[in-house]
Amino acid sequence: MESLPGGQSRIADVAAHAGVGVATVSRVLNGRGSVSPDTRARVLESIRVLDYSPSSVARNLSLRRTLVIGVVVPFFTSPSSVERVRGVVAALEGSPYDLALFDVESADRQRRAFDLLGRGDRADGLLVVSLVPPPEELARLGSLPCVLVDAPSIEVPNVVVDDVFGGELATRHLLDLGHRRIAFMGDKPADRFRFDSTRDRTKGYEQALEAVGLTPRPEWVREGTQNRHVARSIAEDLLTHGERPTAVFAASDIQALGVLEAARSLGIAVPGELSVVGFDDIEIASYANLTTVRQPLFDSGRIGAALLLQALAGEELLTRSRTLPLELVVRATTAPPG
Amino acid sequence: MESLPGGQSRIADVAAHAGVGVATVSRVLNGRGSVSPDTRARVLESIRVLDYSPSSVARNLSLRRTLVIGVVVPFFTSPSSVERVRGVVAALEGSPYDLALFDVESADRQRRAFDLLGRGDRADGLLVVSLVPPPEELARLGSLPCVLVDAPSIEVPNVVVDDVFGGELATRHLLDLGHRRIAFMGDKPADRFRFDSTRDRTKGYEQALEAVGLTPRPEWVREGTQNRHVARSIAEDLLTHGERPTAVFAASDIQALGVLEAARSLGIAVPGELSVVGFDDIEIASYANLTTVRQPLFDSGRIGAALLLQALAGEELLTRSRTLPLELVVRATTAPPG
DNA sequence: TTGAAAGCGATACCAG
DNA sequence: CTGGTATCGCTTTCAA
Repeated sequence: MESLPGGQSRIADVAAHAGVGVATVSRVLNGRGSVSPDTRARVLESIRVLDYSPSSVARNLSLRRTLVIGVVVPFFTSPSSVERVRGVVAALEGSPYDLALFDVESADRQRRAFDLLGRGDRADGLLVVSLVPPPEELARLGSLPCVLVDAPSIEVPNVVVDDVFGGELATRHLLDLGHRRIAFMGDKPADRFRFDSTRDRTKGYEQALEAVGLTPRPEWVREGTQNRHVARSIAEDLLTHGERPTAVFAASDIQALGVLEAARSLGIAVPGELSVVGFDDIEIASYANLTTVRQPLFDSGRIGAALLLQALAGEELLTRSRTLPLELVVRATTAPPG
Repeated sequence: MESLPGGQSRIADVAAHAGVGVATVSRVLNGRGSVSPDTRARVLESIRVLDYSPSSVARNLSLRRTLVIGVVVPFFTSPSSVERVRGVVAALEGSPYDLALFDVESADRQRRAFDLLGRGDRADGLLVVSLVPPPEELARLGSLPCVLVDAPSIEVPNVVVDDVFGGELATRHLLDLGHRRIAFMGDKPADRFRFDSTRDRTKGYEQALEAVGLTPRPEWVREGTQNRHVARSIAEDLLTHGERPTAVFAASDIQALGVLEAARSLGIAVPGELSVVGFDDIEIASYANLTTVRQPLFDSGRIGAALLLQALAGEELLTRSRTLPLELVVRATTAPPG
């Protein structure tokens, strides 16, 4: 017998042991075709005895599928991506699919990931998080099912939030409190293909201001990165040069924390002298008592993965684009202007 | 020609197109064996024309390897696991290996993951993070190369820190500042197989106290979970019942944040009336100005992955266990007792 | 209900 | 140098 310690047993071993053909073993394994109860029992017994379990690689080659879902994500960037991936993991639980993680910090890594995955035999489906794949990469994907999480698209199914609305939500909250000198801190125009949610949030900010007859002041619209320290130094500049705003709306919680740090270091009281609103509602936000616009990070991943599973199951996706709700969470960093 | 849109081209297509045998194509593909410059050029041209790229599944079956590394990690638990995974991702960059992520919140999920991976044909190697696989699961792994990150073992290569020393480091810092009433907040005895770093940190805490002739007081040694809110309520209890400690050493930054929250809500000044030390030095720690014991989270993943790659390359691992350094980072949450 | 045999798409040995 | 062919382990016709 080949199946002694060291050598995994193969389907042929089981067949031999049970005195049947491999086809029969395959049938009981997959529940397809019919097998007499008697034979089935014998096969199952052999499987047990030989401690057999099928090779997924061989099965994949034969079935032409991999049973893995590729997740492409700028992993390092932010806590919010991680939270989204968590949602994906949760959705995949119970499905037969494994998750292969592709981090794509650089445009180069991104190209490589799409190269690899595009071939369609590393993964059966693709989940792209917070990234807008350029058309040519999308094209290379061929018929590989793909869903975008936190990135819009007219061709590819996606799950998003209404960032314009989110920007309005935050800004209106500050306006309602009586603020009129409201600054905005967003990201730089996205590096290559990262999804640029900032632009829409800026638009929401501007619309809200204009709705009450205010004109956005360029010197109060700043661009940083999703990095607390960068945000902090930009905020320090913002708060010490020119007329000081009474409130800041930051395009992410991370940046909002940077603003809070800046205020702290400058001895500016929050929310007494300065109100701050963030975006995302990541875990730390509640620790910092940050007023913020909550978006369903975990759910975005969960729903994206569910859509992909649906597509993988051959179902037609009725909803090409799913928009998740936003919600203002008022905590302790906003108050009427001093 | 078969290679028109829709059908991927196979090695046989390339061979036919170039007028050579498949073996030759395989040779130029893998750089093994020798091929005349002329033939090589023709083959490469055909590859280009047909936009061919090899099927990794087929290759895997043939080579009997998957080119994926399985990472088993209690992903949801804490930011520190995430940071470790980041290190792994970084180390895998440039290697031919992909990363398959297996989250194992429940013991059930864990069993499933080891079942799947143990077969040895979902992954070529295993990285287990912050988990001590029970012996029987380890046994099932057979000859699958495996490295433990943040978990000790005498059988399996692993990368760890000296938690006892870490506990001492934190506690000695408080003692040096003049504190004598020092409390400790750790985790519950680990659920099933999660690695229990708390126990060692507690030991370090106790040793440091005893070294200066103090006896640890049971009512000042509390157990919570890696959850800020739980830690907070435990801390509130700790700080309002019985004699109040002048300092708290928490077994993780997350828990330290919970303690800070509790102090804040009780109107206890930090570090004026209460000093707090954490453990890990996760990103938020610097925001909160938390004094903490820094451990190389990212590097633990990076080094663990490097060890695994080494093993995968057939090199003998000289160091079975690699201990990473700890460092006290003094920030603003510790001061001499009021 | 069952078994033999033809793929799936590579790699690598063995001749030539 | 190069081509034919067995092999990897499973699924799935096609006959019996």
